[in-house]
Amino acid sequence: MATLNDVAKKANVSKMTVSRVINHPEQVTDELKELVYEAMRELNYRPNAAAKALANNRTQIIKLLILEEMDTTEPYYMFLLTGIANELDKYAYSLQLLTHNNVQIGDSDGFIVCGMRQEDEALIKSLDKPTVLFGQNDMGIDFVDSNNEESMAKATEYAIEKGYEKIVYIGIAVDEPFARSREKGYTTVMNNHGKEPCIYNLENRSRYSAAFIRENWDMFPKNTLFLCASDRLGLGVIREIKEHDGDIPGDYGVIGHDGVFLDQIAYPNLTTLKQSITEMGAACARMVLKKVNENGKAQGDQLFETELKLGGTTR
Amino acid sequence: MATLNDVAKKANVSKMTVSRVINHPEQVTDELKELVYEAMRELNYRPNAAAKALANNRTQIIKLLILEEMDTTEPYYMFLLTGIANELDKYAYSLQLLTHNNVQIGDSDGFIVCGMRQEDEALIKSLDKPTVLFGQNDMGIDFVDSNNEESMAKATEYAIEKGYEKIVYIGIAVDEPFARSREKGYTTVMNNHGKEPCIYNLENRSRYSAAFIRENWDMFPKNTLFLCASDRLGLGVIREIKEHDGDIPGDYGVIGHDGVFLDQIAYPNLTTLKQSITEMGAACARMVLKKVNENGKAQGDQLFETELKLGGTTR
DNA sequence: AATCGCGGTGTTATCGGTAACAGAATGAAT
DNA sequence: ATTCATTCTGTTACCGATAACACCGCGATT
Repeated sequence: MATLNDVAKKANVSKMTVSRVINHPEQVTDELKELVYEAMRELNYRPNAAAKALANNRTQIIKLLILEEMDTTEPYYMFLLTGIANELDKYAYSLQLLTHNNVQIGDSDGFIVCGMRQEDEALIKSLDKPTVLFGQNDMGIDFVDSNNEESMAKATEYAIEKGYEKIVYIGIAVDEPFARSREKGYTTVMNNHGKEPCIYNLENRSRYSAAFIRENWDMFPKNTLFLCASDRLGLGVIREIKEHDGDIPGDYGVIGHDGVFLDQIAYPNLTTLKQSITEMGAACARMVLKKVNENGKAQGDQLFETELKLGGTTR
Repeated sequence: MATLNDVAKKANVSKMTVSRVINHPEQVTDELKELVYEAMRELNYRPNAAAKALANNRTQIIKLLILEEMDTTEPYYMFLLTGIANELDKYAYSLQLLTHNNVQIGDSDGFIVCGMRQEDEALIKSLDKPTVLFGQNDMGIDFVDSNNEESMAKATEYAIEKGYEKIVYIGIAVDEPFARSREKGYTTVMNNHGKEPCIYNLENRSRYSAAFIRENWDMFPKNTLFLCASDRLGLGVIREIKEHDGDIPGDYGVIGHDGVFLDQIAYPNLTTLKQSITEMGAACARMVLKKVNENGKAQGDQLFETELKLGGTTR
């Protein structure tokens, strides 16, 4: 592998000049820069991350802290991971995964945290490196998330537009900002249209939403749409409507949320609000690296729109 | 952060002795070792991975190459990843993810490759670092996998034991060793019991297995069990049996394979062959690190047993 | 008693980068 | 012409670890 030194010799300059071309190009004349770029190209120079890390007193490592239990977890993490990993790669950064099983928080330049709940606040605050959350929060920590409120508002509008008379919201029974935002998006639009919100919150498992539908089937006349805060809940609803031989999407509509994997497993395919998971992962990575380079300066929030992805569960 | 030097001073020895205690403890007297361990403990010494990497001309990075397309991918990758990551962590190694979108194969000490197909052989062989596959292969590359043949044999035995008369094998239509092994496990046991194997291979998507059942419903009398090479296929089968108001598990049984996530999504929960994904991930990590330390020496294969996890789709 | 061998420890140079400082060249100001 | 400021480039030391070598003291060998 070619080193800085090799490039320097080839370009007839000192190592330092090459280093400057890479890190502070404005301090080098255009003439030399050209020579150096040329030499780098010819030698196919790739910086040595370890050396860079050592010299900068960095680790070139970002740790991803996953606070949820894996098995209760939605399958979107792989997309998040690839988004993060690919972005980090560009800056010669590595990713390290931390899960509940592996709490040992070694050294890193920064953290990305996901699956956070209120009770994890102390843990997060104890991290002594730049940190970015995946998932909205009201603790004032920089985050990346879908625009949950807007997302559900959009879906509610769509359901109304499609002529479903009754629109039932099935939320996730946790007291977290994302859940409140989704509910709020629904409520706001319902109120705007002079319709009565109808909200139930359940644990996020398909068997609970199925059981809920079963036990309350009489409450749901034809022309009802179930707006679910997750595809998982949506799956259970579909399953149980089918048990009652309900007609989807004619008499009953279902809209889920997340748009990763599960919506395609459903039959008919679930209409869902698809999140841009990979892009959000990349955004997390960019944000945490920026924060690292700016000595931990706050970066604010970044919200991504969801896409209403039509399946066979809505008219 | 405490360094080697700090530890050395505290223990009144040279850096080199401390380094030896870590890497070649047999070269140091017990007396000094004690002193050094003591000092390390007191200072909470953690080796600096970057410095180590630089001195050893290593990267302390293992790359994970995922050759499958993410969206067609089973959701078990997260478990694999955590298994790998946690194990690598123990040796101050980082993980880097490579996907189709990010083919740029930078520097690393070794590779773990998964989702490999025959046509990827050239790519694998071109990797110039110790490589381990997740997934059996007959190209002579070291691998870790479930014991696919034994797994299906076990399931077939179980189905017979439970008194299902007809046992239909629904495989994945790819010409890969893992698929052949699974089929072979089924065939062997069927033959041993003097039963006629009955095999169909489909693309690995629930809609195809559902369609298959629909189109051939007449071929499947009561008391039939469908042994599926994946939970995905199993899901489709269940769905379609329910469409025909078939009684699961009374008249029809279904067994899937993989045991990650999907089996729990199914209703009733799918009886499946659960793979020890996390453990296999750790095994991949150990194997590739061993290979790195032994200059690429072949490590052979490592097979893991699956666990027959009973759900509601078998008697 | 002088020499040899050897286990155990310290010294030096090195891995590939970077910051801080030193020094050379240029043009402007006196 | 001399001085000074400015811009650019090179030199040096260092980040934290390790391999290779040098060295020291000891018992065994002659």
